[in-house]
Amino acid sequence: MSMSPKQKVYQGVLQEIRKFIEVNDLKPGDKLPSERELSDKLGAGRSSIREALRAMELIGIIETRHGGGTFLSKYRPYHTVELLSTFILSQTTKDELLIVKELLEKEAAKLIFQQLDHVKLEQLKTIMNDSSLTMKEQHYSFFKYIVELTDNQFLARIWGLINEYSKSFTGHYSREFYMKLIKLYKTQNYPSIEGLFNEEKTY
Amino acid sequence: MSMSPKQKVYQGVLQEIRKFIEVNDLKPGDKLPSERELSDKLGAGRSSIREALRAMELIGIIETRHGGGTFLSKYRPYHTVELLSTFILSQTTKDELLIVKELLEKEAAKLIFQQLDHVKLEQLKTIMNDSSLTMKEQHYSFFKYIVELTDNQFLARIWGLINEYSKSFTGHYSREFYMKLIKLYKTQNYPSIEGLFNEEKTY
DNA sequence: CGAGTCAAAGTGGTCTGACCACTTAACTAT
DNA sequence: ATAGTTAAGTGGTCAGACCACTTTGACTCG
Repeated sequence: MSMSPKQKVYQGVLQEIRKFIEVNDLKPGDKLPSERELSDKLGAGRSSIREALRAMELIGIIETRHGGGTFLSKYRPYHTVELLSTFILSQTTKDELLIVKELLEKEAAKLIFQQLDHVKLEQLKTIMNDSSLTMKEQHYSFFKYIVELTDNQFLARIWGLINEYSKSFTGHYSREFYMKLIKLYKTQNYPSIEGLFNEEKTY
Repeated sequence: MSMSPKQKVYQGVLQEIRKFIEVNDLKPGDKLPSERELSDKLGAGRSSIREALRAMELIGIIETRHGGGTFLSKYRPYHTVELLSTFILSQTTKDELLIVKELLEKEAAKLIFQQLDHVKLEQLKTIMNDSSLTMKEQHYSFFKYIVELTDNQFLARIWGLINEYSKSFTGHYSREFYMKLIKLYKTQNYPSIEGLFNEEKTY
């Protein structure tokens, strides 16, 4: 008649640690009790404590320093994305990957539309006029700049991971494409951006 | 003579398991070796094996059955991420996650445009007519179906992970939105999909 | 012969205790 | 006071022991 589901110990520990952080109002940089102390206070084995801490570390809530202790850290969800990526990137086809990469670039290009000013547009032009770069490198630099401008670390991390993995088979658009995009930015023609991407083929 | 940096054991185990999955071409549903066997073959303590498995479980790669074994899983909504991501998530991070989530949903909706047939459209309608679901749940089911139809593992996984993170604060569109989208599918009106998403607000 | 029963083996879940590696802080010697 | 050394604290890892649960297969019993 135990209505309580067979919850694992480490999940209970997770709850307790969370409560501890809230009660003591710990902020990033603050230190958590040691594993042994937690084990003692929470009445759980140290291995269970560690499983809970490991989960928190992977999610990016805490940071452990060997010999130092465990500390609250600034929240970075993309840690989990990285872990996930190591498993699925290798079993993902090139086509699937490139589809996601291109849609991220397209959406990033649209996200930054409103904040673009003269200086930033010039920066984009400069990249495309840098004859020391190959087309591939220009493409990378061009969109790296755009993705960073979105000020969305999460999006940037995913795009970066895909890039690292697909470095060998990733392509680029036609030279005119980039110039057209800059022109659309200049003329404040937001609706046409979508079409520009859709009509473009990668090389 | 591996000059490899002080990498933790469980991280090496993760690599090995990943390789094992690749070499043996394991698919969702297949069974992984037991913890003791892995400990033996990889020359690592069982606790380290467990830390690696726990990490994989956290991101939904595997599923463990007490007394049964460890299995590769397809989609394994796991509550740990949700549990931990709710109380320390900054508004900035929440916003970033939602932006990426929504753009993935939009692009997924466009990717499946060509392959939609009567049966699939009916399925989408059925979801929206299921009055036993809340709007939030309808939204989730609606786009879960769409994302799966893209047949893009990578996209599906990322979307699934973001969902775990944002489950507590994610929203939905207006009821008319979903019906309008279905109508656009029916009338083969691809160009208007983009606009439909852009004009919509989340609740 | 077939179906149901049940004991044994296998597997994940957890705890304990022991080392090791590294960091920090206190202490000493100069 | 400063630098160097030492001891204590802490995370990292391993081994072994139980426990709880599932699966398997041999063994009944009909």
